[in-house]
Amino acid sequence: MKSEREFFENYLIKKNLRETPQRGMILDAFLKREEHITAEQLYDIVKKCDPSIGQATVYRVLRLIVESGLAREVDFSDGVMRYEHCYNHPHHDHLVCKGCGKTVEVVDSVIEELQKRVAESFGFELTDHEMYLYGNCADCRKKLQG
Amino acid sequence: MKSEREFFENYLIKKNLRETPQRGMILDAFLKREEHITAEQLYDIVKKCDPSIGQATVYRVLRLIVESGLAREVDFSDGVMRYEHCYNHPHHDHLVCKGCGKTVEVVDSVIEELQKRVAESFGFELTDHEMYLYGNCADCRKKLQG
DNA sequence: GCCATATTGATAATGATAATCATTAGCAAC
DNA sequence: GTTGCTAATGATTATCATTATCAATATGGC
Repeated sequence: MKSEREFFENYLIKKNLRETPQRGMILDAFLKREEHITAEQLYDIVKKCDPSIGQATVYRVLRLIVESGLAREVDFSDGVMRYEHCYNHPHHDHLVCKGCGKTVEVVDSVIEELQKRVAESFGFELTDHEMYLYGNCADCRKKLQG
Repeated sequence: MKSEREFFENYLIKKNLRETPQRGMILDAFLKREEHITAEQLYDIVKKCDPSIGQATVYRVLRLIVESGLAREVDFSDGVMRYEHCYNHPHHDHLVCKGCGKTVEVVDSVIEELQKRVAESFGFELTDHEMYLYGNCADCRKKLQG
């Protein structure tokens, strides 16, 4: 927790940006939350501490957090961007239940390796990827049958 | 080409929908195009044949084409939905060059199998997936170095 | 404390797509 | 071929997440 804050402060200094109470507050709220969060959800949380905060600021700070490397954007194709932790939180992909929206973080090193090889076989240097697995979780399947 | 039209007409009949010149025209324009296309691009093409066509109709027919199974949506995360052929065009994923935007269709049956297994290991039944590999193509890398 | 400059909050703008609604067109039964 | 029912169209407006604008304010080095 401490180190994330320092990390962010270092980023601000490096970019000649200023430390402000809003930035601190938004960062804290983001760090406290372990799961994905949307800009709106974060706005709602932060408003409770400081009702005068503007949602544009939340969007702006969220972008800073991403640029600093503390967060990453996740897009489940439902029209809203979500943000998840990046710091000490290694890369992973997502398994999403189409029924209840539950998500599970997954990694498969073999898949990762194959992705790199596939890209290379077409002369590409892989820099990044997105993988979303959509399906129905055990609970939802049970409900549908029962 | 013939069979795609029949396929679409069958879909319309099955759903009690009507065959209209606009639907025919938009479908034709979509089928003629081999690569991905956006709603806006399709609108521009179709407008040349019939300037009175509305862009809402393009969006509507595009949705019908997807529902019929002739097209599938592709989202390269740039804020615009693209549509690609589905008919006699088996599932594949995409390799996208971050430099020039060039895309390559890729499939790797081992990855596909592993995706299914990963999902199952969390109790999910995989119905669908999205995978986008982002990188730099050989040409773009050469340009950057030269 | 002062000043240059970054930041804020409110609000309007944007851009893709969806909804609305009056008008028009397809088609089955007569 | 007319009628009548219903679906489809085009124009327009709405929506919704995210950005840009801009005047007012706060920050941090001097």
